[in-house]
Amino acid sequence: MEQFSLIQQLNYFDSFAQLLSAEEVSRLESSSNRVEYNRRDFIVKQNTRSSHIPFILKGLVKISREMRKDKTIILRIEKPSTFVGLSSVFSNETFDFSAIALESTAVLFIDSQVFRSIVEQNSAFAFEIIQRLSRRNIFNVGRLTSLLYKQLPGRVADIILYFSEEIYNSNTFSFPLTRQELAELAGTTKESLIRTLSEFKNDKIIDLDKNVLTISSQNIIKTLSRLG
Amino acid sequence: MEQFSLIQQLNYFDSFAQLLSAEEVSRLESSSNRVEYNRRDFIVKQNTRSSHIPFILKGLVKISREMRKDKTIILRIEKPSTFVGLSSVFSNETFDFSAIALESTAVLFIDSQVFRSIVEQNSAFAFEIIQRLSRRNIFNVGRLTSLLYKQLPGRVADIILYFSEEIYNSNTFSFPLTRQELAELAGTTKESLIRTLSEFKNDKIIDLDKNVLTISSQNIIKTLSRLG
DNA sequence: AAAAATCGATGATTTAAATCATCGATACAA
DNA sequence: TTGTATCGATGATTTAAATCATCGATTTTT
Repeated sequence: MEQFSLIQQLNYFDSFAQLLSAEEVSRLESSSNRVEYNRRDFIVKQNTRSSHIPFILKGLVKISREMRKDKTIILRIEKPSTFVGLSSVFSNETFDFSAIALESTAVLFIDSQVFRSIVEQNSAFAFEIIQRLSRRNIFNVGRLTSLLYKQLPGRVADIILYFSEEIYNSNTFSFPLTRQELAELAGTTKESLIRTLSEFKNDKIIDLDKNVLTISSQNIIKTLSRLG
Repeated sequence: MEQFSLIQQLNYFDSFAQLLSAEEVSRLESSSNRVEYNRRDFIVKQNTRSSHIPFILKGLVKISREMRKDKTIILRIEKPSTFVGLSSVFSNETFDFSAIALESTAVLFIDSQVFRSIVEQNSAFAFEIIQRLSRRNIFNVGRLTSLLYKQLPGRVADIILYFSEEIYNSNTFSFPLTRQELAELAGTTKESLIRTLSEFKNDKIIDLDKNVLTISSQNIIKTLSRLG
């Protein structure tokens, strides 16, 4: 495995390394370890102890909750430069979600206690964490309340826009998820998700070939998303 | 209006005042104002600027989102000693919810910039805020995902347990909400909510007279909540 | 004090989406 | 390499809950 110093890794992906002192960096460094994952590997398993907090260095990760046997909700897709499960580390002792690699992914696991102690003594870093927690919370509430009141076409339009605008910044992209997983992201069933995508395709709102989707009418997609 | 010093108010309701220095307390004090509300008064209106952050001193407050004309979701009920809208203050410029008094309520409005600057310089206080944000985030995700996958009886059982265990700590309590509002909390319609409560009553799971509810079978309510 | 709006309640009807069933094509495991 | 499971897709059927309608009782507004 390649060797990177922690500060190199952090600098490469992030701006917050400069919030940390050399002493803090070395404490983080000596309590962290880098792990590589392949598609479908579990990075975090729901209900395990949050003794380490994952920081995504590279790759794409789905965050999901198994509500019961045969009922999973995908909360969001995480990109590099994110701490996964900040809330859990600061309030629970366990992770209330699973994190699963969607592609070749590198993760830095940071000891929770060391992480917390640095947050506790470094208020600039704490402020950065507060902002991340706040944005995440607003995203979660926004997305989940949308799932609650919108009906299917609006929810499917939402996930198309999510990948287009927030994950890939492109009108054409390849879904990193199966239809089953897309359904779990849109809060519906595989069959309903497939049907809705087919309707969008028939109506020439999108073009879809296997996993490659192209938005043909941004306008209509946005309207569907807005009207719910 | 009664006069309290800020530190008196904070000490009375909370433990975190001791995290603040005398200088910080006086800065907070000189940038805050206390306001009293009656039932149904707006404390915060959705989409207004988050220039001040409300801290509940007394009373009960519903936090709701108007998703569109005729579709409102009640996110939670807040009790004294809570900051309302922390996430908004640290990431948005506006509140993405409304806060409405459910009873006679007192609120301390703290200037957001002063509040942020104290968080930025006082890491112990920042840590307290992080923990509050984390707990709130976990609560939000837990509740909203429950609404997403449980069906009606489970969701109604949930709100009964919410009032019983988290708001009133009693098996008997009086709903501070109308049936319409209970529906908005359970993610359903007024009619469906009323029907479900009636069924619970017929099945002797609860006793209900006007707004006064008594849980007759904690067991069944918990089972309904668990199985969804 | 009268009028209008909301509230709680119940019954009838509609509807969106889940479930069930099937099937060929991949992908995965024994 | 052969069996087993998951995947994508489509059609038929069921169902939970929304919508619509009505109504008497309260509340709120004028």
